[in-house]
Amino acid sequence: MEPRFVTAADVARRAGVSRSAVSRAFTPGASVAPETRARVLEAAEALGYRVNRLARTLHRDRSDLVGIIGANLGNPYISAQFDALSAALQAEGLQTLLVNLRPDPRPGAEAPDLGRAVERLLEYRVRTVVLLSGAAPDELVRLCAANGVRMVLINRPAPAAGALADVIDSDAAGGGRLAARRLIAAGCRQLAVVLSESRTSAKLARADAFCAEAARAGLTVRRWTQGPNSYETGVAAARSLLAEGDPARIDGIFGVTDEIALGAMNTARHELGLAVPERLSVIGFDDAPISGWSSHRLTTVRQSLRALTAATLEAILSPADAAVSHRAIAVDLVERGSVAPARGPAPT
Amino acid sequence: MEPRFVTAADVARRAGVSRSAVSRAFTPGASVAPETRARVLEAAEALGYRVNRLARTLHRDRSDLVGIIGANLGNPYISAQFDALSAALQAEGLQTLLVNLRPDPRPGAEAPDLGRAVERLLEYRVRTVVLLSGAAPDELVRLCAANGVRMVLINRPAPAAGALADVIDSDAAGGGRLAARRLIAAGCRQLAVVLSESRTSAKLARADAFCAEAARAGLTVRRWTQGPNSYETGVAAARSLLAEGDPARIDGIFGVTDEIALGAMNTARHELGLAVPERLSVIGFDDAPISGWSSHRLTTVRQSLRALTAATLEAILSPADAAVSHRAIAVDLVERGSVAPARGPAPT
DNA sequence: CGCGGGATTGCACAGCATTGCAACCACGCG
DNA sequence: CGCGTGGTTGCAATGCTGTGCAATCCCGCG
Repeated sequence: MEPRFVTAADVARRAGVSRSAVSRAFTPGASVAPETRARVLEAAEALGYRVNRLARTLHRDRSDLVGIIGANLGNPYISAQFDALSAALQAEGLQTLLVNLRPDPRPGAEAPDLGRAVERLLEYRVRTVVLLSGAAPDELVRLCAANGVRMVLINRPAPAAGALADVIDSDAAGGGRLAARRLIAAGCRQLAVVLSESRTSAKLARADAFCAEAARAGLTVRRWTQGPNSYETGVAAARSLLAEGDPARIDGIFGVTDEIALGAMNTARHELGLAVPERLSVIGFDDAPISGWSSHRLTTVRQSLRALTAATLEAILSPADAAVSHRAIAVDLVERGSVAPARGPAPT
Repeated sequence: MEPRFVTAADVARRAGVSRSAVSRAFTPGASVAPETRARVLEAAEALGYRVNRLARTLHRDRSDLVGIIGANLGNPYISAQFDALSAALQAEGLQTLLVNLRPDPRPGAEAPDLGRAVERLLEYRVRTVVLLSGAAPDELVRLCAANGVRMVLINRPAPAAGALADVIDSDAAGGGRLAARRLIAAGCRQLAVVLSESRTSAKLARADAFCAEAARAGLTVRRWTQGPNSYETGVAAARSLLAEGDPARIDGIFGVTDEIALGAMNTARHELGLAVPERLSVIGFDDAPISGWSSHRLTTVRQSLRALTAATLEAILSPADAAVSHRAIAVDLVERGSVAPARGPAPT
């Protein structure tokens, strides 16, 4: 005896009404006599019936499913972002369907690619696809559009003009400039920027703006690019950049991500014995929760999680025929203890 | 003109075949002529068709959806656990449907409760419900069972005997003992355990075993219980337990969670100026990735994420009629730098 | 050339819920 | 007492795919 899901027909039988009546009893505003509805609800309760949303979705023009494509969900900032977003969706009555782009560690397994991830989500008829990771080729955006699904890109490269995708970007260039000015004000003269190899333009833009601003002050920046967006990348960068006998004598590091910056800072402090911020200043980007911990006190460029989540939700909830939007999230610098005090006024 | 999802009928029309043929072309092992299948696939490709899994699920006895109920997804250990689990599910062709138990911060909003979360997932006809957070009342387990859905409980209180729920538990009692022995071996005499208010028996069991083992050595343990499972809880505990003039002069703290332990350790070190491990030893539970960072080097009881994920996956994949199982995950102590060196042999 | 048999294919129904439409009920008013 | 009206309710079609069953086709063999 295998228990099956209870169906509306079961409830109808038990309540002595038609299947339609059951359906209406669960549809707010439908025309049902109060006592009929009560009888139906009672039967449903007794049987443990709930509406099958999958079947219901066959009728509705949009499902309640929001597909989220992410990777690196263990990352301190990304996990916080994902947590906030999924909670917000839920509060709106939407459901989170996750595709994790994390590579399968088993030998012989192929890495999940973005194209397949999107197709997967389309198979589930999601109403929106949110991209937290990876860069969407225009072709994928078009694929979604062809199925009436909007894409929401968070800190991702913008797609071709006219593509059906909402873009949400924190001010990467502004943040990069903020970081550069702050390090320069601290008196740093030998700057380095550490970034991961991923193609995401947001991180590139942060680094580029940092370099450009440094150039305006007559400084050149050592650019260290390697590996994924991870703590270990910061560790490796610090080891390589700050190796003993390094002629450059780097005194200011900008990590395009808090996790990278923390890896670099911790390695400098605890492994290489360099005082932060006296000998070396470090600045990050994101303001992940752990950056404020007293073990780190990382000065960083904050992109407000609240604002980011609110903008994302707004994009997801916008009507299907709304024009494509572009939302910018302001950033600001949160001063903690990883950068030397500013000497004199900040450069303009 | 609103683009709709492409259906099998559209493809059939274009390929000049019946709808059944389309269905079969997408069903491995079905009886279709090779060139028919080719024609169908070509038409599908041109139209951007993919099978509607929602409709397909109406037929199949089990869906590909696995519901995960979690909270505190920003937590360093939980996020890593969730990341690993969702990636593993995906590699098996299953899809993750998340319910986030995190309370809605907006005023007037009600906290999402576990019962509603389970009902939500049943509405989507998930094949399994995985509980990463919260304690499942027997009644909920029964509700799932009535709908033919198994529950998988991870480090959650075991339900009533005979309930249709697989249980996966790391050895909380063993871990608690391990922690106590190690602190005692380090010469600590004034012990404290810090735990959150949540009812989850796993954390209680860790604390209880710790206290029992300490009692065997003739020591009593100060028990500090307050707030959620968070960094701030550890901070508050340290401030209160280690306040100046505290007559007990606590010299060993066990945090039932790495995040709690880190909060306590950081506060002792950086805010209260107490040397760890010279003046105070701290030990955690989980072995979250950040615990190994050089800024922390927290000695902790490890529950292997790999083993935990593998056991969870095994439970999810077990056939619907399999007997209920109980899987235990071994724990071990990972020595880092937050506990003073052991003096002499460890107590038995 | 007729027939048996395997491979294909279409029909129709199943699976679950929603909804337009029409039937139906009771009731009040002229 | 007849009829209009508003509220209920059931029928049947719809949305989309999977699949048992029977019809069909083609091929080879006697």
